[in-house]
Amino acid sequence: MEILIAEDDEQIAASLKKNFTEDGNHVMIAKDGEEAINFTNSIFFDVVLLDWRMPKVSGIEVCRHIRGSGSKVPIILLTALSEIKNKVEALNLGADDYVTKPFSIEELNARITAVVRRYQNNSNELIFSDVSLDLITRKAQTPRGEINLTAKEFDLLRYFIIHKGSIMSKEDICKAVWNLESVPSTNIIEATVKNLRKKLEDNNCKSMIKSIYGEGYLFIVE
Amino acid sequence: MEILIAEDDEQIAASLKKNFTEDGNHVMIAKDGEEAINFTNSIFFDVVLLDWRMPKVSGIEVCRHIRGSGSKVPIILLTALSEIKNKVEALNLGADDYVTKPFSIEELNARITAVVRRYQNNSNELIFSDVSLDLITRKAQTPRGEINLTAKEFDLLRYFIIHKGSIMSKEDICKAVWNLESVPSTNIIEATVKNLRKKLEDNNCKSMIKSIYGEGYLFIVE
DNA sequence: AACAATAATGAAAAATCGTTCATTTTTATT
DNA sequence: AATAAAAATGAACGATTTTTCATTATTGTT
Repeated sequence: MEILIAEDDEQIAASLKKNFTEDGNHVMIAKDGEEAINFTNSIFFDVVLLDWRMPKVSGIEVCRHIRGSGSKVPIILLTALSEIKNKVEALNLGADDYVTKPFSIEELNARITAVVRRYQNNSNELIFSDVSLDLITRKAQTPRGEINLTAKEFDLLRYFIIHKGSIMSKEDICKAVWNLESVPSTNIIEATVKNLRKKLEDNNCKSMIKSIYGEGYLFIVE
Repeated sequence: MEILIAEDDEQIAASLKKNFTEDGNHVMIAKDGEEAINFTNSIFFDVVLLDWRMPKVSGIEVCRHIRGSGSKVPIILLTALSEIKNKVEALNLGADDYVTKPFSIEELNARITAVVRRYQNNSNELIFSDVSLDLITRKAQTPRGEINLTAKEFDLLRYFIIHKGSIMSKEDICKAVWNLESVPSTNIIEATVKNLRKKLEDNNCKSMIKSIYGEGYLFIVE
């Protein structure tokens, strides 16, 4: 997990960084609000911790900036301010949570876990290997460009990604993607798999759709 | 907004109910955890407030039950317990937030607003009037049944709902829905609006698409 | 009221998609 | 190796969607 800590108190920042890196996370420190804005403008983070009071630009202003840019990255404000109106202001400006200093590291960890979990559970994106599906706009994207999929091909690829790593029977696929109770005598699945394979191959994707004789398909990357 | 308050202290419950109904919300009270579970099993709520300590079933158990059933309804735990491990437990079990008693009504309101706003911003559903769009399966549903929309019609209706209440120019619509930089000489927007209007009318929906002469369209319900 | 611009309408042409069909290839079993 | 079943393949057919086109209706201005 990529964590941004915007905190001018070097001791607090270092302590937090130590804690998070011990858990296998990658941490960047911004020493003031301006630097935090610069980082969030160009670097991806899983969560952003903002100290309310900082030089140059306050944490709440950074929060306003992040939300104004359209980003939904989870934001937690760290604050010594205990007045209700500050808390209300933070939440109204789009912060996901705030923690009052002094705080325990366990509580902060739990709140980070909670906001990140919520964010991920509601993602409208599916990613497998280097293929990314936007579930709303129904676009499939790779670093090499967009894969132009029909509605049925998109549905099939989505089903494959969701069930990656386990064998999908043709009955299951037919029910889920075609909404049919049984497999028709014509080979609609094979024809659509063929079309999908062709489009993935034309985009130079790795081979991911494996036929399992007599059982169905396995979606896996070699 | 539909609010469920699970609280055995009748005074607290009544006070909260009074506050929320003054803001135009609809409130149901469950006097214990068992009743709360029954309600959430059969009634839709926008947010659920759970007192941690309650007869029969505790608030944390209700939370476990709700999350176990797959529901993502926002949950806030109300607790007199101030130990960190309780807070951590609540967040880990899927509560969206917790508030320590005694709390101010302003803070509670702000937290409710924040969790509900987050939930709605990440919802894969758009609702306007009695029309509901599932953004993943791309189905449009009303109490009278499903509206059978083509891909382009769905995209147009989605755009209308997102921009409801303000005038959408044909240039904006063309760019957003057709991904064209300028409006073509043929009347593709008018033709698609016609088809969409027909389908909404066939479903007995209220008239929602208003033409604004020389400007574009306004999506509003009369 | 006259006129021009804009929007709505319905039919059909063009484009696209999904399925069917026939054949070839592959897999598994004996 | 022979056989049968399953899967892949490519072309074309049928279905659906989108756009075009021509006309009618509506709106706004003078």
